[in-house]
Amino acid sequence: MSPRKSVAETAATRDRIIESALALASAEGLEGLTIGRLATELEMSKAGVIGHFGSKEGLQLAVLDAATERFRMRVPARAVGARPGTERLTRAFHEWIDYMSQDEGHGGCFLTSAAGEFDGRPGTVRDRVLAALDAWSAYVTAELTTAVENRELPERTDVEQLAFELNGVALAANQSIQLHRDPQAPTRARRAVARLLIAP
Amino acid sequence: MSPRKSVAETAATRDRIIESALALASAEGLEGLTIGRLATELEMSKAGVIGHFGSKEGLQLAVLDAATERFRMRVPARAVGARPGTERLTRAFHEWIDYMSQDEGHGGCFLTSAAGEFDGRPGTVRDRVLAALDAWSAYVTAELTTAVENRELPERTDVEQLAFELNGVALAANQSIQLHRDPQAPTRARRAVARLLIAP
DNA sequence: GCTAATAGCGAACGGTCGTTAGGTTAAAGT
DNA sequence: ACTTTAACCTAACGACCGTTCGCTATTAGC
Repeated sequence: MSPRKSVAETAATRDRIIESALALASAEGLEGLTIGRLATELEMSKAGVIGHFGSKEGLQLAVLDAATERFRMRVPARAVGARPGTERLTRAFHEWIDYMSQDEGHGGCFLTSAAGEFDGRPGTVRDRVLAALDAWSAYVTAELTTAVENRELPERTDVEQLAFELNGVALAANQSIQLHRDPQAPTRARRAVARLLIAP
Repeated sequence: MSPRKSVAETAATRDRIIESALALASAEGLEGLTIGRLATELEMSKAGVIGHFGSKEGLQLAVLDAATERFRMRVPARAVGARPGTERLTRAFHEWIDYMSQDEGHGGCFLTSAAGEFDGRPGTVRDRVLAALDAWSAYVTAELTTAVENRELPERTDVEQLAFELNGVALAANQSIQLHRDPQAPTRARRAVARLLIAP
């Protein structure tokens, strides 16, 4: 029917699969993602889809990596222009909140949802989710430490505690957006971040 | 093989199924819960299991209701002894944190995980999850309002905002416990609650 | 004691799952 | 021009899914 693809187009097919898979997994979860439905949506055979990833787990990992990369490009990468410390962190969280708010096919943060889905299922997928979250957590902690050093936050600040609470704000925003569809969620989240990062 | 059960024992069987299902669904999610595995674990036939609920969705709803009831008995019911306002709320959140921490077969809060699982899947299950969360949210808001009336919190307090942030603390605790297995999570969560509920 | 109701079983149903084997076709390498 | 590689296909695999259909055995009501 359609002509064969060149090697250059092959990577494009892979990307096309991942994009579709990302959308599907956003709605149904990473485990609910199904090769058959993916193939139907892409008008390909199941074998043609899975051939690019070897197995379903390979597909899940590829989707996860794509989502992680997307998060990185969307959140911390957009905050590099801001001054290190509370300013950069505030910017990063605002970007994250905006990212969760926009409805580009899905709603909420893919990584956050995947974390909730695989928290009780040992395996490679869970490990990869954890690694992504740890990287983000390290980023937040580092910026908070810088903020303390710059006297933007009190010297006695418990950095780990503050990171914990900031994470809570993001989780609350994610739930408010995805489950409750509350249009005020972004405003609330931004206000909460400000309360945490602006010394009283 | 085994003798038939009386009507009184019938309800016991139902409870036994739900208990097993609750454990299974805690590990695999409400959708990952499977009639076949449930039957194997209970040493029953699939038909014998599903007969009590009519369909898988019926089973999911029953499990959800059981989890909701368990939450109610475990969290707000244990806080009735405390004085309305910040005291009762603090007690309730401490109970919730303890509830999430204990490893009675699972870890974390079942309702919270179910909320994350069904946030993007319209249907009866999602509606029931939302109703349970709304009831809890109303409880928190009511106690916060009482606290403001009692001058335990500043008059200008944004009650909805505070409820949002408290919810975030609980979500962070749930993630820290289930995903990261951080033993410090309960301490962090209690400290965060105190920072929010004790006026500066 | 007889009848009706019901808990639970065994077996099968049509579907879908993830995966594999083999074939076809186009491009790449030589 | 011939061979190799690789993308993608069709077809089938065994396993499991949720659900349904009788059937048996027990209990409850009369």
